[in-house]
Amino acid sequence: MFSNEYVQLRMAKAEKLKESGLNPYDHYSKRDTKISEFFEKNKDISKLENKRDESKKFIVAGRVKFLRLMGKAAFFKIEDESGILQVYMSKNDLGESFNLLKKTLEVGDIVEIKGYPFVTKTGELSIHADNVRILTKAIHPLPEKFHGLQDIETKYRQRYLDMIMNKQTRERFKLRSKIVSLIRGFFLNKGFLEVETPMLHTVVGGANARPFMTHHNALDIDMNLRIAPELFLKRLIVGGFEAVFELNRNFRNEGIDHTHNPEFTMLEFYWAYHTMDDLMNLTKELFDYLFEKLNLPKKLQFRGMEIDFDKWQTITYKEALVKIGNIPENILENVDEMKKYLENAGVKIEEHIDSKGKLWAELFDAFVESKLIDPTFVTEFPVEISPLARRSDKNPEFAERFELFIAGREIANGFNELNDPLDQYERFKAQLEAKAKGDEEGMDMDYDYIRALQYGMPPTAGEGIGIDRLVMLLTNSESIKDVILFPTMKPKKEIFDQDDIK
RNA sequence: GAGCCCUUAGCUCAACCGGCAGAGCACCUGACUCUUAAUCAGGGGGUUGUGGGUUCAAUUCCCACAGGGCUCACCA
Repeated sequence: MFSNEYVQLRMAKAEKLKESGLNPYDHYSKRDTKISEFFEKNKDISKLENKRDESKKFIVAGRVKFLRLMGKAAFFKIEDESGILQVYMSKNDLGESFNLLKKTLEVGDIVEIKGYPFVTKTGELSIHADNVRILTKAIHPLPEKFHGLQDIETKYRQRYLDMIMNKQTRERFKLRSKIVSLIRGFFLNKGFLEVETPMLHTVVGGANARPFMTHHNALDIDMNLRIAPELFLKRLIVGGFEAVFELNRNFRNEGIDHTHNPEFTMLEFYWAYHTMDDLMNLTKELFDYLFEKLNLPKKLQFRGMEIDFDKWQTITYKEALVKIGNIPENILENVDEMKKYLENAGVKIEEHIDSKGKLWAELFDAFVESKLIDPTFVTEFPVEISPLARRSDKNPEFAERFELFIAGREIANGFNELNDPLDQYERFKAQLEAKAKGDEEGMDMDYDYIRALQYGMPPTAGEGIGIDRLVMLLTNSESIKDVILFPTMKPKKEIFDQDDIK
């Protein structure tokens, strides 16, 4: 673990500090100024006659990023969360301490500087050190200073290193944090109540996906990590809460690729006495709010596409198939002809896909989804693929449901909630039948949920928004791993080291 | 799940048709009191992802495995 040649050399330097009575892992820092504050407070130093103010003292701290040692003086740059600052130190000012620093200070170390502001000959506002303390000795060398860390795998596996080396990474995750807190604020302002429902479930439901299974020892029961919070949130509506949201993790035991991580963040919100039209308006309002607060251009660049967030559209599922997917309208009522059409296009169809609605969904995925670039609400979903949505009064084949597509991807999914307990019972039964036919993503029968609906759920509309994908969109990120701090990775075998067992 | 590609020093990358594994940064020694990827002189550092195979000879060709990336399929 510590056998690397460079680590050994740096450990020897830490030892040298100890021998001089200095703790290479000292805890107490007297930092009184962030680097951004240092720049703010000293921006006028260059106007002074000798370009320095020895009467002002600041204590700053940060990680050494560049180091230029000369015979009796040195320049180095330290970086804290707020910025990067050049330090000048000389033997004149530091005496013997300078010699020790020359032998022990390295790029990567965390240091504390006490000094005064001055401007160098080349015009850079810097700090002139009276005192330099190594607070934390880094014994692992950093990647190369010019090219930085390039290896994609290392960026994901050692995010801390990615963060040390790449400011864009730090900025991207700060932006994610800001987006999440803006969304929270938006819903709280609208009177929604933030709640936390279980992540350990005993019934699989709320979405169509394969769950992670686990076991509770004391109760001796199998449990699954939730694939969605939906059914619990709607129980809260039954209980009398009229507007709730939950913004947290879901877990799905499925493939990993650049848009899927086994754990991902989902916003779900439920709004009693409102309709899906209210949801669509609210969604648009949320996007406008985010664009305004984040100061983003309404014509957003994403993966080579330009998305116009002033051009929101609404289209029905059937219209989308015909007008955007260019599918002949006359085959849309004929299961066999749709199957033939899909097979001719090379789409393989699983056996449990045997109804008009499910085939529409296959056609939609194959021919429509990727073409929906500007924000588009698709409405009038087939009822078979919408097991929790209210059936349309006008046409019982359709559910009162919409999905929002942006940049060829589903971003949100919402509907008027099904609150007829009998209809819900039948829909669950259809899920069980699909599961029996081999659909591994079918829901379980949730008896308690049916019971809850028997008590009466007021007319309610609910929606889910995938936060990771939203953040990808707003940060122009290619991979979901770029917006998740610690993405799921297959563990890498660490090389066995004899020293570790001694 | 399928196809294609990648893995060489701590990091970023070379190595032509199979012929002694190199460079820059970093590191070590020395010089240097205003440098900006500091500079100058010298030096050390490698089981080429792992395991097999072909060959006089393999970073290079073949096979398997591991990890990663991209594309397609499925899912959000």
